[in-house]
Amino acid sequence: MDFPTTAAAARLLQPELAARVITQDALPPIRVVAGADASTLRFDPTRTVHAAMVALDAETLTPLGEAGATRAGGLPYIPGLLGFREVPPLAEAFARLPARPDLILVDGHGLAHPRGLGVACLLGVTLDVPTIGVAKSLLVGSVEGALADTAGAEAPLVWKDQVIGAAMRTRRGANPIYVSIGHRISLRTALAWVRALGRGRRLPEPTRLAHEAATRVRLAARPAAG
DNA sequence: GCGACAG
DNA sequence: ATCTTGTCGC
Repeated sequence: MDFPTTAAAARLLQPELAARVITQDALPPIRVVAGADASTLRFDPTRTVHAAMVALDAETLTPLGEAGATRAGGLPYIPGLLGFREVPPLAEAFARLPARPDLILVDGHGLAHPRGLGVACLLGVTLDVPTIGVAKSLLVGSVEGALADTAGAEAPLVWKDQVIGAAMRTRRGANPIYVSIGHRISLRTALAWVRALGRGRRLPEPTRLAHEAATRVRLAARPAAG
């Protein structure tokens, strides 16, 4: 798939891409999971994005390998269009990954997006791989009811009378993370996997490691300025 | 028109 | 997203 070069083109493409998202379980046995994230410079006129994916054993969470990719000249950060900025380099990193993941946890939202096409959805339909969106803050919607300050607590994330995801407190005393469907998975199954891939820290292991890997990719690409 | 706004 | 030491709390 070729990606749009302008924000206007990206917006025009969103409806048909969103229509391709599969919101039910259509996954293989999960043996290898991966985390996906990107790192950028705070102010960067060249709009360079450093992406990384880390593969790990789904059961032991042992890292199996990682890959990175850097791309300049894409879209700037625009709320709602994040996927079009990060997926191109992420797809490149995916192609270089030494192990093929059966499921990918993406840093950012999936279906919890104004047009149902968060970065996790776009990566999923692009690669045709099951994905889950794991975000650290809200883009749209609000948490229904109270979220207990207990590890494991969950509450529905609702927007326009629709459940678009869930807030999950992965650690007592920490802000929740927001889980939503990316592609080829149900919300229930997604929540079960995020829980299973946690290590007592706020972020699940795949996403946490991917964040560190993406930072390393950025520093390695540009040691002087970052 | 105004405010909100993943990373 | 990134810039950063010390500090508060379990």
